[in-house]
Amino acid sequence: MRSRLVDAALTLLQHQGAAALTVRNITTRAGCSTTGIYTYFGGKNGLVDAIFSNGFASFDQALDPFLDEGDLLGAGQAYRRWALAHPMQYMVMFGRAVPDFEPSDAGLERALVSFSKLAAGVRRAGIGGDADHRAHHIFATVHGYVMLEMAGMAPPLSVPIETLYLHALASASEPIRPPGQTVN
Amino acid sequence: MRSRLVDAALTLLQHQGAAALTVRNITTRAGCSTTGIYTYFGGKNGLVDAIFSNGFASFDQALDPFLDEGDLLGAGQAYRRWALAHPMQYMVMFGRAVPDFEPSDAGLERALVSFSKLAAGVRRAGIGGDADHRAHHIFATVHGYVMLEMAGMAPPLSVPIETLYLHALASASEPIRPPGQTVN
DNA sequence: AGGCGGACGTAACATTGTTATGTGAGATAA
DNA sequence: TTATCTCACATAACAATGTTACGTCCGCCT
Repeated sequence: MRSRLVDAALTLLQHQGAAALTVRNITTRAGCSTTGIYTYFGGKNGLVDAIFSNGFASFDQALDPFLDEGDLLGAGQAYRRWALAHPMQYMVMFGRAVPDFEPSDAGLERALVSFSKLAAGVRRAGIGGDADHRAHHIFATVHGYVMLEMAGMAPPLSVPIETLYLHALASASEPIRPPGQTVN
Repeated sequence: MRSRLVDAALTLLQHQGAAALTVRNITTRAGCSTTGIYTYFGGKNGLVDAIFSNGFASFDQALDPFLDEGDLLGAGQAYRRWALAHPMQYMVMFGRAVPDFEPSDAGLERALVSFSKLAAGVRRAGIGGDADHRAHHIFATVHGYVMLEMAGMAPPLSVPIETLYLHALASASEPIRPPGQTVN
């Protein structure tokens, strides 16, 4: 039953958006009454929190193969691919798409796990410099690009966004070279 | 009266967050009945849309002095400063902080004006390469950094975020140098 | 003076998340 | 076997939300 509720919420989220994610919609689709959400998740927040943690798990599953080998470019592409394939879930995780939802402490810890995996991947890539700083930079860049693309804020460009994304990714994950500091 | 409603909504947003932005709260604070929002803005969406456009105007006002001189570093710092000074408004503009709010076509056009000003600044900076691509890259980077910082997702760092932000900003706005492609 | 249109308030409406209350089935102990 | 207890579940209600129908009154134009 617990999984039926999560599944119903996920399909509802993916097909009809966050606005359709109401307690009544979810429960009727799952085949139970509104109280089901409260007995199993303690409320709507709990269910969304499950989706939140779930998202990071699926996320890691997509990125781990690349990060385990220190392949930052591959990981970055997998990041974008996952986000574009699960836009609603991505917005729940990073964009506060569900009104009044705040991730629990457990959910936030789960998110930190994903970040530390990225930092470990950066360390494994042997790029030099502070791995945490680099991970932060890569994350910010990638997140910024994906967010803008998902928001439809891509300006008129003569080149597919994917190309720009790859350039930015390459710049952000290039090894340090002491004197010359150039980009692009 | 129109401005009284906007002011009430803005102070409410800044002091109590987006959750307190209810029609009844706004109107009682502005000293009128709930219908006031409908006669002047056609609904809550209209009011939030006014805040949205308002935000981009204030935003431009902060960045224009720098962009007019092609000072990308100054503009980037002004960007972050404005965002940290108006976090709630920034989230309304870029983060879908208000439930069920979608910017109108006019609002989106207003946002595009801000972006084209950025592109013009990049062109004025004489950095080389495609100005639109560069503007997109700078915007994505800056937005990613600010978003992460506002979400409290800054990992434990040995250096103040501001320093990292400046490095990223410098990398993103450096002029092209043909052969060697390095970063940091 | 006579309308007349628009700003405004009151009260209601549908929909949201949440909770109080009841019910019934399955397990447990005497 | 029977009494009791616990837990999952439904029904119905609750407060709060955005929105709208309706009535009223003030100011302007002919």
